[in-house]
Amino acid sequence: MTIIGIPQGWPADERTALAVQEDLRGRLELGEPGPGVGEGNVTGVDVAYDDERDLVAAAAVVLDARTLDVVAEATAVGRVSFPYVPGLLAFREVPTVLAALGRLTADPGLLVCDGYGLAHPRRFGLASHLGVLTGLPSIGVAKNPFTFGYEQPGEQRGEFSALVAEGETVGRALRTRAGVKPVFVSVGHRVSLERACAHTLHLTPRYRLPETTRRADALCRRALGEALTAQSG
DNA sequence: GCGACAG
DNA sequence: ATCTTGTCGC
Repeated sequence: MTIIGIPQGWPADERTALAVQEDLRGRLELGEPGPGVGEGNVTGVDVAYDDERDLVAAAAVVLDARTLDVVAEATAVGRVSFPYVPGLLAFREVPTVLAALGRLTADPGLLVCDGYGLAHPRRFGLASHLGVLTGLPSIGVAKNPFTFGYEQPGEQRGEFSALVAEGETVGRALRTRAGVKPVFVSVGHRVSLERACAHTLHLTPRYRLPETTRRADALCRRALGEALTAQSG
């Protein structure tokens, strides 16, 4: 197994990361509708950590958007490239995720990330970074509301409310299962919020979280486990 | 000023 | 994210 290194020039401190983030944000494309629901491929990405051994495993799982069948999958294991700092999560996950995406043999299509896009202190979260860096349309589907405010959406699947920050709508609290805690959807790159939510509903025929992130989550945990076994025990 | 804060 | 048993339910 190969453990990928941290890329040359990758930010090592908060100040540099903030500057890089601001630069990437200048390349963000908003307002485009993005691919239609059920069209082409849709790819879930996620990572798992072992802080003890300073390892991070990433997984990318490509699904046929129409059938939700797995079309391709890839993993990568790397060194943790940045400490966890709220607002700078992307700098911790991006290098290894890009390595996994690079190993895919199928067109990723739309990227579905475990975290935020526009719903971010500086309106540029993990999904935005991955979208801009790959050029792919991307959305963020998070499990928690972070620091944002929202009204409880209606109890039925498909109902939603605005995620608000500084009086501005940055995403939606979307109910994917009746009576279950909503997920928090925001735009990453080249996809409208309306369509991001439609994709999310299409990807949640059975569970609260999208099939993409469920599959990527399971795969990156498995990859991390295998990496630890391979390392020693 | 201090704490909380996606994963 | 991760530390973690049993348990309820499909």
